[in-house]
Amino acid sequence: MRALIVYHACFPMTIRTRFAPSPTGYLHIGGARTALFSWAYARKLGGAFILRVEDTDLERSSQASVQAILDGMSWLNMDCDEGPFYQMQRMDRYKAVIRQMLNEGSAYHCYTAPEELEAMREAQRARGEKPRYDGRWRPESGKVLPAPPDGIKPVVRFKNPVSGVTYWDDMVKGKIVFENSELDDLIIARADGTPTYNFCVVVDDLDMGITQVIRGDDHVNNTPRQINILKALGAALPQYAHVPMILGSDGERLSKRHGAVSVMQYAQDGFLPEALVNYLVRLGWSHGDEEIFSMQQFVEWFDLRHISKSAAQFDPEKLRWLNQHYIRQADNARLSGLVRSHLAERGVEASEATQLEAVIALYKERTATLLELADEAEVFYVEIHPAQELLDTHLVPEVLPALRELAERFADVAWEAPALGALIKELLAKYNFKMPRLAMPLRVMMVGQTHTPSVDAVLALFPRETVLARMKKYL
RNA sequence: GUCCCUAUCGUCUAGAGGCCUAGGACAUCGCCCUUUCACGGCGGUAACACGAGUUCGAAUCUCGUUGGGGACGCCA
Repeated sequence: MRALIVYHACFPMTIRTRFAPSPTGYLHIGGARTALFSWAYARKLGGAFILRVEDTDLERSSQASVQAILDGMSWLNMDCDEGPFYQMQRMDRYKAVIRQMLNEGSAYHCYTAPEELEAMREAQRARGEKPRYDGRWRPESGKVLPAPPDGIKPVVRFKNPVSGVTYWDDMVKGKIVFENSELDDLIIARADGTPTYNFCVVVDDLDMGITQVIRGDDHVNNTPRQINILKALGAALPQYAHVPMILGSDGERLSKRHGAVSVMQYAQDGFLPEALVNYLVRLGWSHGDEEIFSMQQFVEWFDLRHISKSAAQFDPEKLRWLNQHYIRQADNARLSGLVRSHLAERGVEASEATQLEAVIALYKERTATLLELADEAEVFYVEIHPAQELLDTHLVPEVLPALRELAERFADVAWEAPALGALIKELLAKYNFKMPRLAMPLRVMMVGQTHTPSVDAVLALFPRETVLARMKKYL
């Protein structure tokens, strides 16, 4: 084990954190938030952030998932300093450590068949006990082990201490103590020789010189086991920070298994990455009363101490609010590129005749997502079919003469909002109407809805011919 | 069931014994602005889970109860 210690000493007090997803699906928002915390911790302290892909479960891992995770991280603007490292490529290393532990006696072979284990757990559960391995193949001085059965390939189990306690001072939760008697001898290598999660994590964190293990709450129970393996290896312990889970708005756990939401789904749904990042990190972490902050400010302000200890419910409404904020703040050219591709996905091409950027400049104040912005923009590029009910309500006989006159005058008025507005007001005065009498039918004819920005501004966005054509259909 | 964690408005949170008559944000309600809808402005409703301690003093410390979450795989 001496080699391990020396290796670890190569990374003295430099901060090194990691994100270690398993590629069995998309980047989940819970994982993304944990990664963001881990990333920010390293960035703030000038350390390194490492990406490690935990792909030892061949059944469920896929290259597509690896790519999805990478895509998600890059969309959120998280960069890593080292990696991605793949556990499957480190098999030799794990196997060497297992051999060593077997030789040293900190691990042993266990021949209990899976069915036998299942029966054991069943019986324990029936007795109201915590299901666990009973140590039947664990070597003890003076204990006589049965003869290894023929035809059964053994697994390797870690020889966990049977008495005393294992504890650590968690950087977010404080001191956490486990009785060693609560921990059983976990399997570190399967019958086929491949190492298991808890073991790989330990070897990797050690080899990679991880100084702060920042991970989800659901790993608290793994921590004492990992600490004991580390101790058996004679290694120094990293610090641990367990960040709470994200729950759905119904209070249920938001997880991969429960059809959770992937980070990239938010891109699909018209969210800006800075909005998601802001929302995610503010969920379960705070900096006084601050609600809105950039990635730079986040890194500057971030600290583990202000991560809350309990789970938080995901609130889509607040995310929308933030997204709206960032949309309003975003550059029109950028928004226009984003909206253009959302429109393209629906088969709508944003033609030159109506400048998309101008449409966006007018509408971005009033939409919470890019999809909504695309909805507003779409009517400028496709044939519209106003609901008959709206036409009936607003194109009443009394206003038709005024609208006809307006259409005539539109033919040669200067095509800009102020002039259009002035003209509308002129006719309003002539016919003794209030603004809505003309504004509403115009809105309905132009975009098929009654909720729009100032009507003169909307008219000005269209080419003159389009306005005349759309009016002509009803007058 | 056993173990671990946890508990402030509906939600996210501020709060490290007196600064708390508990602050902010989202949501919600009302008013104002207004060319409809938004935006914006102003204002309102709304919380320390419960019970015992410790202390001159507790949202803050301790214990218990209850609620919530997590873990208990040859998954990660």
